[in-house]
Amino acid sequence: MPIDRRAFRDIVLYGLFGGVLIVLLRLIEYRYLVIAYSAPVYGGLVAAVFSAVGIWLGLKLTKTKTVEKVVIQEVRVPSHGPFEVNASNLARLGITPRELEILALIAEGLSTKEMAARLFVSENTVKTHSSRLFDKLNAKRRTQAVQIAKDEGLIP
Amino acid sequence: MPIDRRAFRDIVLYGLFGGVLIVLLRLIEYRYLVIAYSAPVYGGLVAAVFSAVGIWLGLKLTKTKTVEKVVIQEVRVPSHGPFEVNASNLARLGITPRELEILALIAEGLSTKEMAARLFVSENTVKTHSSRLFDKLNAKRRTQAVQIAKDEGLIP
DNA sequence: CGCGAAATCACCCGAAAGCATGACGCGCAT
DNA sequence: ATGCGCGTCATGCTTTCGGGTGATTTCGCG
Repeated sequence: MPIDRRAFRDIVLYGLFGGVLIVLLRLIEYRYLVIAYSAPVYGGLVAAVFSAVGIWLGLKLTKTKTVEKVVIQEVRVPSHGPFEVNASNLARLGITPRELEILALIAEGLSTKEMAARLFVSENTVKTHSSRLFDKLNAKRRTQAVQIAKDEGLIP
Repeated sequence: MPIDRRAFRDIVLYGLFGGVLIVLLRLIEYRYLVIAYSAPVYGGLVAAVFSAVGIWLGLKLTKTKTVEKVVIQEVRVPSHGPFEVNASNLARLGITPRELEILALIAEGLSTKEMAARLFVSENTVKTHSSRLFDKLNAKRRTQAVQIAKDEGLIP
């Protein structure tokens, strides 16, 4: 729980304010109202004032923290949108860039022929890529590969 | 910003402690150390003590709030999980409950044979269901059906 | 009661997908 | 320069998918 500059400033001001207040009360007591009121009354007064300031300080600190938290939340939500492949899982499974490309196209619902056309390669090439992909993902079907890849964070 | 019972108790204790401290200082000053030290020194002492307590109070309140916030964040993430089918899209496409079931199994990567085994029906039945499903989803392949169904909010 | 929607099952057939295997070229690091 | 990873392509073969068509049963609704 780090104390930032603003909180520090508030605390210093709080202390100075308290000192000034005490001095003020002393002066008043000594010069104009000697023996007029008992010490406990002054003590209670000072305590009340400080309690008020303490509450204010506490709330202020709390409010500041809350704002920071909210900001963090706001930042987090959009970070959920843009998708990023899980590079570590990708490396762990030994999936090559081309295979990942095939995987994405499979997830989009394209057929072997369509993928071949889009990537300007032969259907056989697409087939070998997907075969190796299934091996690495330990999948037996396209649909299963998609499901597993989703779990592994390889596709959105 | 509600103040709970514990915070209220802390504040009261804080006030009482302040009062006692002030009274104590007064007594010391009046009885044993009269004029020994100037008023500002006592003021500073009291201010310092109260500052410390104020900081403690503030941090305590802050800590409580922080915990609440963290809990809220933790709760939010899993709240993204519970999935609900888009009933309107389901009705619009005229997809029957059984077909939706098949759709879910397809998305899980099961083969026709596996689906038949799990649902205790013949493979042919699964095939007819999926055929009708593809018609309604305007899909030509399982993978495409999954992709479309995801867009329509029929599956997570 | 009859009608229609939903679910079930069957058979056939062509297309697509998947498996196994081998091969070639390219770049990169040992 | 030799081996290795990657991408590319091919051939043959088996399995799975998907389309088409038809049939039966069950159930609710008018």
